[in-house]
Amino acid sequence: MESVQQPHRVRMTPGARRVLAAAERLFYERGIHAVGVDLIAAEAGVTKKTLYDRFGSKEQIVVEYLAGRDERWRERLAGHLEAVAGRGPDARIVAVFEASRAWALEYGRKGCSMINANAEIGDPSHPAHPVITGQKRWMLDLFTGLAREIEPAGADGLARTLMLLHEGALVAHGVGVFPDPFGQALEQVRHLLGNGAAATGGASLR
Amino acid sequence: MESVQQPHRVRMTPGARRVLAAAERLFYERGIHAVGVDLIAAEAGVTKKTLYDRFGSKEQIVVEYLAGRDERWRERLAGHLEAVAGRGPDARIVAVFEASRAWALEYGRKGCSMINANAEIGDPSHPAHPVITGQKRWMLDLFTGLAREIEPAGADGLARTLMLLHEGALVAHGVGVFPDPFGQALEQVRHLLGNGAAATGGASLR
DNA sequence: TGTCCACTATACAGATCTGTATACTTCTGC
DNA sequence: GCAGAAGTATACAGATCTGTATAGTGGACA
Repeated sequence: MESVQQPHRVRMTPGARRVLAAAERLFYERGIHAVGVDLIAAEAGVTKKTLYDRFGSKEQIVVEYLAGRDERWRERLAGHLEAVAGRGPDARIVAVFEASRAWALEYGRKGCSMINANAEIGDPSHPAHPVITGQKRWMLDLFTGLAREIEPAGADGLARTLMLLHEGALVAHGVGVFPDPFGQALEQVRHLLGNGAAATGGASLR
Repeated sequence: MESVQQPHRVRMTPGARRVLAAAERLFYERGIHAVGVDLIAAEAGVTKKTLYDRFGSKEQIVVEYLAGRDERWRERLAGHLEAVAGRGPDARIVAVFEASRAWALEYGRKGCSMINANAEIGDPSHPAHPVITGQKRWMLDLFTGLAREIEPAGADGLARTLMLLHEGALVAHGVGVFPDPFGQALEQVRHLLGNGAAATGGASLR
């Protein structure tokens, strides 16, 4: 479950760093297809030659964009989890949602970059596809591990419910249909955990 | 079944119908930006002149694509709700999720067209933007109306939780991180309703 | 017979896209 | 002093994009 931090496929020179920073901002704000390499190079204050010398293709910039954002998210999440170290799995599950809420307020005006990229990249053979599915799988595994500490029997079911609430809050935030969806998710999560943990794997209720 | 059928901004000649059918399939399967008007015209067996004579712009085709899909979804949903007519709000809420599950299995291999389009469009001044937000607002209003029949006090909170589970299942289905997310959502919804309805709007819990 | 109407066929304008080529500069380390 | 790495500047190839222009076809209907 430790992320295997594979080395960057890209030499991160100062120019490359500026390219990636510009690409992250532009891709997230306007979408991947809507942003061309000329614009990225111009915003980064770099020539296209430098851009292609470092990254080789636009696809690779997309991969680095998503992988980098995922990495920053995991670091951020780790900080929130450290803050409740020693406390039980309930507190850590709540901490995940609180981390997402803080992240969404700070970085997430346009929703989840992974969900958005998944919508733009129909083709599963795109090199960014594993980054996207890997990130979502990682989140599900995280929830599953925490759920197992609460009730090993129904852990998968609880984890999937948490995943639904989390993804739902991400997309609701992106569409903006009602305010503070993570607040709503948190309320529901606290309620589920307080009740002795929601629908388990089996055929529901007492 | 009678949806309010506001007049199309487009004369739906046989050629226009084929254009829209091809656009719906291609936009959903490959994404909006990834599909050009030349391809749409070719797949529809129509010249570009016909396409532009009918729709005027690609943007307008996108609007018709989303509005048409929304209309079909509402008709489908109406059918599922009629099947439980006379029964209580609980049964109708469950019926909504069952309708989404059936829809996703049939039309939804790539997730929710509204969520995907919202990810691709970025710009809120795009004419398709109101179609997207309108559809999500309509779903939230639907849940709110049903929730009000269960408990007027906490209706907004219950509706938002249902919305989170529903959007979460849509996006989980699109990413494919675990199988049958609507089944999981249904389980959780039945549990919430069976328990006397979950976290209410206010600062309810213990 | 004549007039719409939907449509075909084809060509092209003009912009933008990803990616490459050539030649030169600037800085660093040995 | 000099090699190599990183970058600038500029031009261009080749494809694809949205959208338009011109000319003609075939059927319905009065």
